This record gives sequence, C-alpha cells and structure tokens, in this order.
Amino acid sequence: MTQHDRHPLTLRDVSEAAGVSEMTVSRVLRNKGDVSEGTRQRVLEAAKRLGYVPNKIAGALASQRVNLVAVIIPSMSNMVFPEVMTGISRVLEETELQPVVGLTGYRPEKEEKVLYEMLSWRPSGVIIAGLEHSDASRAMLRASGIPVVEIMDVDGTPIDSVVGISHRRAGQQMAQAIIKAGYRRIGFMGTKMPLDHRARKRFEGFTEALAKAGIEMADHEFYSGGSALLKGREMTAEMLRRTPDLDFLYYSNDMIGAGGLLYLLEQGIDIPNDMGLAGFNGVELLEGLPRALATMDACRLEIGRRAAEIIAARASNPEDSAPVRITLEPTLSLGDTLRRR
Amino acid sequence: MTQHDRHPLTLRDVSEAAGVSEMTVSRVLRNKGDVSEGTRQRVLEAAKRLGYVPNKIAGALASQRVNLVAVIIPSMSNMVFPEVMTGISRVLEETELQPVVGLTGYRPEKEEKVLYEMLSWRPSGVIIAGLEHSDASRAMLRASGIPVVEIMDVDGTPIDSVVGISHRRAGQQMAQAIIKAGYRRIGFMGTKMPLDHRARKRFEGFTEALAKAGIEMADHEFYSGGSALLKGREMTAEMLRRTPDLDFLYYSNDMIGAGGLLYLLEQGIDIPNDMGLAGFNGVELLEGLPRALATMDACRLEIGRRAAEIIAARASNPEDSAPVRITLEPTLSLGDTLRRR
DNA sequence: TGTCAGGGTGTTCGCGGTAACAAAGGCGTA
DNA sequence: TACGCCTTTGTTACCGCGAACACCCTGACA
Repeated sequence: MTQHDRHPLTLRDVSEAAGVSEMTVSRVLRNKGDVSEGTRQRVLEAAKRLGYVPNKIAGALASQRVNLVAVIIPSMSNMVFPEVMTGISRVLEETELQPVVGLTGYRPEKEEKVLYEMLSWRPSGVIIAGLEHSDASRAMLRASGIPVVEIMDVDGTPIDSVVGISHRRAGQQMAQAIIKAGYRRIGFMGTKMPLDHRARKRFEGFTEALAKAGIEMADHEFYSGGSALLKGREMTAEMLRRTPDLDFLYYSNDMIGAGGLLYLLEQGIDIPNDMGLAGFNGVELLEGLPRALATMDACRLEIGRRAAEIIAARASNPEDSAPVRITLEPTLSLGDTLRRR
Repeated sequence: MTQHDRHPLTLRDVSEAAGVSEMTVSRVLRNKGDVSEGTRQRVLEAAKRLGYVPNKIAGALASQRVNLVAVIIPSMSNMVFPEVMTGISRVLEETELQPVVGLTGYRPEKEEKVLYEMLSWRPSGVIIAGLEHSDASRAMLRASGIPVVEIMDVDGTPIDSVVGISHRRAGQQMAQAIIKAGYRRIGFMGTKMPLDHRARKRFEGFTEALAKAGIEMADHEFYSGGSALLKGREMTAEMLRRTPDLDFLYYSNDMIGAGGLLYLLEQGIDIPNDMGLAGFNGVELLEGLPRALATMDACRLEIGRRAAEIIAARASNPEDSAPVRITLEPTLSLGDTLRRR
C-alpha cells in the first residue's frame, strides 16, 4: 500500500492496474453511468489496493461543480455559532454538499478577505452571518452568481435570501417583559463591539421600548475580552456598587448573565424579587445553573437548518432561484430570574 | 459590476479588458515575475472593475499546489478543540496556508470518510487528533505523501509527526496529587465514550496510580449527552447519595466538575476540607466560578501552535521531512478545591 | 439472417489556470 | 553599428478529470 514515492496516483494508474480505460474507472468511483458488475469489482479492488484517492480539484474543474458551501461567521468561541453550524451540518449531511467555515472576527476587512478566498474555490453557495458587509463584499457576492443566504438578522436589506430573527424586536420584547413584571430601575451590561450589529440592534430595541414606557436606562456598561463568566461577575459587582438601587440587570449574553447570577446568589440577594436578571441566547449551559436565567432563544439551530435547506434546494435545482426571506420568532423564557405577575 | 449572467469571469476576460495576455494577468494577480508598473495598474484596474475572483481550482490543478491544511478533530462543541484551532490559526495566518476543518464525532468510520474527502482536495498537510485510526485511514495518510501531524496524545505510534501530552501520565499525576493531599475515598465521573481514547488513557493512568498506592476507586459513573454542567450536578448528587463517605471527586472534564462544584457549594459542603474536587482541561470558563476548580491544563493552544508550525515548515521546505515528536507537559493547578498540605 | 435497441466501454476535448520556455524590445558598451 | 544582456511580455503544453459523443457487442425480434 505504501508508495515508493513516485508521482501521485491518478486515474491512469488505477485504469492500468484494472485493465480498463480511465473513463471506466471514473464512472465506477462516481457511481455514474452503467458499468458491468465484473469490471466494477476489478476497478474497486485496484483502487483500494493502490490506495487511490480521487483528485477533486481536477474533477471540479472538469465538471464545473464543487460540492462545497462557504459558511462565513464571526467566531466559533461564543456559544452561538457552533449551534448554527450544527443546524447547517445536519441538513447538508443528507446531501452531497459540505460546509467549509471561514471566520471574520467581526471585522469587515477580514470578512472581505475570507469571502474572496472562499469564492475563489467556486462553492455551490454561501451562508454568511449578518446583513452588513462592505461594498466590495456585496459586489463579489452578487457577481459570483451563486446562491447567498444571509443569516441571524432580518433587520436590513438582503443580497439574496435571508434567515434570522429581528434583534431589534427581540430587544423590545425583553424590555416589555421586564416592565410588565414591574421592574423600573434597569441596568444593562454587554460587549463593547461596535461591529456586532446584532447586539447593537438588540440594545437599541431595548432602550427604545424602555423610552416608550417612559423609563430611562439607569446604568450600563460594556466590556471586551476575557472570561465572560468572570466579566459578568465583576461588572455586576461594580455596577451595583455604583448604582445600588437597581432592580433589574439585562445582559447581552447568557454567559455574562450567568456570571452575574452566581455573584448575586453568593451575596444572598433575593432573585427575582429584589433583583431580576435576564440574558440572551438560551444556551445549554444554563441548564446546570442554580437558577434558570431568563433568556430569549435566538433560534440558532433552526436558522442554520433553514439556511442550509435553501442552499441545498438551489443546488439541486438551479432554476428555482427566487430569493427567500424567513423571519423566525425567538421565544422568551422567564426562568427563575424574572418574577411573574 | 453586476454580471449580465454570461459565463463566469476568467483570466481571458480580464486580459482582454486590460489589453494584455492571460499570462500577464496571472502574473499580476499572483505578484509573480516582473511586470511593469504601467501594465500592473491597468490589469488591477480591469480585474477590480470586472469583479474578477481567480479560480483556485484551476490554479491548484496547474500548479500542483494547494494552500489548504486539513484539520481533523472529533468535535467543536466541547471547549478543547476550539482552542486548538485558535493555536493553529494564529500560526497559519502568518503563512499562505489556510486551515479547513473536518469533524469526526469520535467515530472512526466518519473519520475515514472525512479524511478521504479532505485528501481528495490534495491539501498541503494534515493535522489529525489522536493516534488511533482505522487501517484504511492510516494507509491513506501514508499514501498521500503529505506531512501528517497527529495531535493531543503521545501514547502510541505516530504515522509521521506528533504533538501532544501523555494522558496516561496526566491521570497518574492527578491521582498522585490527590493522594498526597490526603484524600482516600475517591469517586470518578466522566463521559461514557469508548472511542475517546484520551479520556480512557487518563482514566487508566488514574486508576493505575491509585492502585499503586493501595487505593481502590470507591465509586465511578459515566454519562453521555446533555448539558455537561447539569450532568455534573446530577451525577454528583447521585453519587454522594450512593456512596456518602467519599472525600474526593475527580471529573473527566472541567464542565461537569463545575456542575459538581456548584451543587456541593449549594449543599453547604466544606470544600476542600470535607470534599476535594478536580477536573481536567483548564478552561477559561472556570475563572468565573465561585471557587477555582483544581484542574490540569492540556496545553491545547500550544499543541495547535506546534502542529501548525511543523506543517508550515514542511510546506515551505519539502526536503526537510524528518518526523517530529513533541511531548508537552501539562501543568497541574490546585485551585481552591484540592487542599494543600 | 438482418435490423435495431441499448448496455458497456473507449476517445476526444476542454475546464481555467500556471510552468517553462521563447520572443520582443530597450539599453549600454565595444 | 553590432552585440549581448536584461526586462517585459507572449506562446505552448500540460495539470487530472468528466461531458459528450462514438463505438462495439449482445440479444430480441421480424
């Protein structure tokens, strides 16, 4: 099985070993066209014996088909995108398509580079997070002529198809739920990420809804970097020192929310009566916490699934190229940290 | 910039637009060979105006060079592999190489499929988790003729290069630390993963070292699936009900350890005096916990970094093909849950 | 026995680039 | 002015495979 490091194996090597033409080998290995059972076996045996692995580069060039789907997301380290990926993979596993991930780190110029790199492999489709892209990125996507699905967010103008939730509305709904529960002195903690448009939209929706109810945000703080759990703990301590009369803390993600929750429990504060808490995302982690944190599910799995379905449908039927817009509804779960009235 | 959906753009389109040959365009876009500043500008302008993105498939076929590195790992959902990826990315970002990830779900047959798929793109190197692979996988890797780095684990026989820690020894060291601290009634909780060879080796090393000290494990339990934090909580409760006289709990990962820690704190148990705890991995998450869990850093970032360096070195200098073996030393951190004597 | 249909196999060509070499022009120098 | 050298540009021949088509052979049927 070992190569005496001659030239790399090609179809020709297999075809010679099996005593047939290259084309026949190609047909056997792709299960395309009719090949008699006898030759099929001979070819498979030869391919296996040689340890032949087809060259998809050549195949893709010849057939003008690439079974890759570019997935362009900011990061894999917070809990949200891995779950989106899971949704995508589940769907694509049923097809010939394969996801390939590119990370942008929330930076538009990196996004542009990654996109360029990805498109140069001529994928069958692109799934990309967010609706905000540089002009050049937009131009590339449009010029590529392949299906594009923008995910996570629906507040804006998509290039082609889009699957997501309205983060603005999510922020509003959370504010309404908090007000309805009777909280009035509300603090906010979140990531300092001017480029995380979805966090920004939630924040804007949140303050808007507060304003509409005649409430002004009592305090807020932004952080960046570090262990989110620890940051949540530290920021909570600091904010309560600074603004002791708060009766509610809204966190831009569940991880810092969990840090705040652990801190407050240690301080012996009565949750949710003296202090209410809420996060955002509905991460699985929360299940093990002493109290269930109020949160809002961002439909991450579903978003991935739907986006992949759109790409898969278009790949198998390129004529059907009508853009799709899917707006999912996040569900609010009150948990144990938002009192019910 | 928009295409009137004619055929996709090629070098020829750019060359005609710029009034030069295809070869010259190719040279400009790759910064290869001498091109006069005048034509260079004309070509760049034309390429930009048309929105041309080079076709790497054709380029790779012609040049027999692919700037991809296949990274084959079990999963992205536990905290360990994302950090390995970070290490890999940091190094590869300095080069022309790009990582492409494939997930195996700890299943050898999936690994084989993913590997086949990856190799069919003729990457410049392979980084693959673990030393245990199917015969077919091994054969493919060897036949590929490209650099292979097996990571995470060094207890076994590598195909080519290897970077990792000895999980067997890690288990032994933890056992020794626990015994030295005076604990005697020790329980173990971990994942039920017959295919997670590294967890198994740690467990074996752990029990071996206990045995050598004349101690038998007092209780153990394995879980699978679900929220790790919650599982840690539940298993801990159950184990203490079943075996109330335990004085130490060793968890196979930090996440279930954190669940156990939270549970025990709620129960008002004196940690680390009445009960000691330890996990494995040194995840960042732990920093926000009420107590720092004793744990052992698995050198994940460093492993990723070193593996990528090996691939990068070989890619830039293919003659230098001597296999490398790197054994990293995990550092034990006692935290607040393992008493010091 | 000749014809036709259709399964099984081979041949040709080109996908879109790049390596290697060839050619064209500009320049200094003998 | 002729020569050679260097810089810049073009030409040719693939890279490994698959689409399209050509071909051969066998068997059913008239």
